[in-house]
Amino acid sequence: MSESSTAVRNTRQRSAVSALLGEMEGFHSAQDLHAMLRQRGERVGLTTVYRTLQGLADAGEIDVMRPPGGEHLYRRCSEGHHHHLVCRVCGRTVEVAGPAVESWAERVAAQHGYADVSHTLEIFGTCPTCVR
Amino acid sequence: MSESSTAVRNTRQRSAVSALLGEMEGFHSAQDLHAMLRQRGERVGLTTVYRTLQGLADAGEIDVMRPPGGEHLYRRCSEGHHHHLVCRVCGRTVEVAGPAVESWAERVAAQHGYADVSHTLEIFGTCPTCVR
DNA sequence: GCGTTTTTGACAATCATTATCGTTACCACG
DNA sequence: CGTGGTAACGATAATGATTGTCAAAAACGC
Repeated sequence: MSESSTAVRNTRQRSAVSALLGEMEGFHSAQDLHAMLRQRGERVGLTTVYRTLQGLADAGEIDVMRPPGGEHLYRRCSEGHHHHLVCRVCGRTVEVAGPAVESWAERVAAQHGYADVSHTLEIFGTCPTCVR
Repeated sequence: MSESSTAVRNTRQRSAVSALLGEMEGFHSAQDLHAMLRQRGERVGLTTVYRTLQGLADAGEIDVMRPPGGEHLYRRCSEGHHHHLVCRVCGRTVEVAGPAVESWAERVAAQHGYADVSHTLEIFGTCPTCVR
């Protein structure tokens, strides 16, 4: 144990999860994704799906949303930082970018001496269709 | 049933929770608050604490934060809409107002035709003390 | 191939929150 | 000042997503 080799290994399961996310539109829960993988015949454990999603989220490759309902939703997202505008009725989601918000958050945090800043922002509303 | 009697009754328990929140600084979980009430000798059920907090939150009288840890935290907040800058190490919290963000969110939502807009925003960072 | 180390995965455990439902107590009205 | 209807309470059980466990399997460097 001389070196702390943080060797991340390439496994079939990891590829499967990653590939699935690449094909999916919209947000899905870990359990959803797990069910889809099984339907495809991929043999992946639920535990592994959770672990993989966490890893991808930490690496910034996927997006996590935590709706008030309580279930975590994952989605492969476009590169860079952005936020979501979610319909509270049908769940339709729009990706929105807010450079102004980013810099505002940075500035506010800096004013209070906070470092290493991140933030989460979700906008909820009723979409045109559901508004009728 | 001529009237929609949304009669909210005044109960000892509701007052107790409300009063406790009035004296507390910072965020506390429902279970925390419940434990404190018991220490004071107030006899309030955990279920009731949850219900009361939900009610107060719906009424906008208290503030709910959902940290990644998963536990909901409640706090009596100043009137009006605001957000929080939270130290991810020690939990120290600063209330921040962002009128620009409010209007930005409204505008973005309107552009996509979304109505009845609300949003959640939390800023995380490491506070000056913990940065050291 | 071989050994080492990560990763997997079935299952159990955790734990905050919610549902249940009989009981209690608030409050308007007479 | 009673009383009836109804909202609120509260002990307990249920829920359900997520995390821990640990033996077995798979990757990768050599």
